[in-house]
Amino acid sequence: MTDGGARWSVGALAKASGLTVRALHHYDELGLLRPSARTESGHRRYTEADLRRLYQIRLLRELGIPLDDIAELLTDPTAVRDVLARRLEQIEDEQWRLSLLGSQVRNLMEQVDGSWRPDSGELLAQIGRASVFHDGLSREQRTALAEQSDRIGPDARRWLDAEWPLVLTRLAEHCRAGTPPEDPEVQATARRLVDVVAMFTGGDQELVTSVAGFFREHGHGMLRDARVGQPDLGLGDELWDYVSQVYGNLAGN
Amino acid sequence: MTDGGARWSVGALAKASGLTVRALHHYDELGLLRPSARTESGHRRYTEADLRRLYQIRLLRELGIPLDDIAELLTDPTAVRDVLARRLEQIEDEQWRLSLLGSQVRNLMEQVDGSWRPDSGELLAQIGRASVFHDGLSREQRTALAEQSDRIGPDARRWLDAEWPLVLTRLAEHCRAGTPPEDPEVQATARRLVDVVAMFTGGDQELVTSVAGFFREHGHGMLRDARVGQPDLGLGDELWDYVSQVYGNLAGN
DNA sequence: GGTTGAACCTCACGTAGCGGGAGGTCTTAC
DNA sequence: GTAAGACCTCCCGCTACGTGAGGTTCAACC
Repeated sequence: MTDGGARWSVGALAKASGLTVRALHHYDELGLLRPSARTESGHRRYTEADLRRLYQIRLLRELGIPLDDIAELLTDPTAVRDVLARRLEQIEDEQWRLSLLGSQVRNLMEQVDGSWRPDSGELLAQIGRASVFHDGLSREQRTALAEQSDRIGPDARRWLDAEWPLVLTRLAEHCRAGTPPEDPEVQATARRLVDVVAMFTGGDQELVTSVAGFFREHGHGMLRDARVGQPDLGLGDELWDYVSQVYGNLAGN
Repeated sequence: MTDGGARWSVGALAKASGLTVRALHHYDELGLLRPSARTESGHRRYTEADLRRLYQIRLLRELGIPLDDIAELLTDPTAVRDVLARRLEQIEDEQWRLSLLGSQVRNLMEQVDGSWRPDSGELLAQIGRASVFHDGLSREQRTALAEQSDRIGPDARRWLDAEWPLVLTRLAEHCRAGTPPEDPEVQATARRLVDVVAMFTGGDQELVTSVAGFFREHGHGMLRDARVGQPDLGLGDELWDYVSQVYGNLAGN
């Protein structure tokens, strides 16, 4: 008995554990679960200790813990708590992400169902363009946006998605053309922008700041002027300053 | 203007969309978003129509829809609803899975915190061995098991995880040894099994049937006798029949 | 018109956890 | 003795890109 009682074949172990033979091969390659012995011809022979270890692995795998972490955890059992705690945090993150995703998908379905003009392609493009902003936001801010989106309902969403690029494009054009900020047309457009922002953020001032900041940094080329050979005006600092001035003028009235 | 106004570079498009240049290369390879033109030297040039398409892609990607489906969906816009509906279903599945996972992890942490004997390694092995059964169950049944597990609390869980293999092993030994089903020792062991099953399933008869069925089909080698060179007794049909007889005797008393 | 730094190009490998198949050997039961 | 199963070792495939490596090309500045 120099093999330490290594008497289980891969197939048997696979059946006992509910895993596949291929998975056991994989664990062997990784060094996560090496059979305690091999027959002369190379067949794997596992012991009961191996089986025990496999049950541990299997459990942790089911909980979604990566194999690397499992390996680590099995050599240092005091780490179990930490790994589990980390995993729990991850799970909660995922849950949050999914619930947000769910409401987004539901909203989108609603939009698609209710609209024939603009067609669904245009609709997707509009919403997609808007969704670029979400990139820079925190969990809470995203949640806030989603709630606001729920609050205003599908019709307002549709209006909003179509309205903001128009408004911003018009302002960008005025900026490029050098129209002075106190021009009445510009002022009227700015008021439209105020409406858009209010509708979008629900009046949350922090949110306004965040979105605006993101716009300023990443909005380059978001509208129509990042084309090759054109100066990159887009929504960069120039437009930003321009809008700031227009706003100053609005407030002054 | 034979290029149809193809004037955006990859970099500009990347910035406008919030994606990376590499992602755009990837979409190009896949044929999901081909630049409408190339310069003589091979640089990609995109049109505004391309940008529009990119916004659509980006949105759908954010919702977790695979690129293949997006490609399909963009050639046939009537499929949008279906794809979204499928995705929503998926999301709900995931949510269910995650909430189950969360409670499992929480339970496990509780166990680990509260137990020093048996050590956490042994604990994991025990729970892992038990978790093999979950494989054959439906969503509802898993939920039911999880609820029952919550209900009985950590101490009972610990007892249960240690108890069932002992009981079943003992019954398997008697089965192999040919002890008659009406033997008092066997009967006593069977009563322990009844307790275990009741505690595990909470008395849900359908659940009992399901778990038992799974046991019968996949329990081979689950205990100690699938070793190479030994007859595969384990929890196969013989043990099954034996236990049935024992139960019959129990009921008869 | 030359130079330089940014942007661009095309490979091509890496990721996590196996699935699945090819092509060959071993074992075991009849 | 032989045939079926179980086993072996490669090795490619999957998702959606990230991350270089090694080499053009572009746009601007002197």
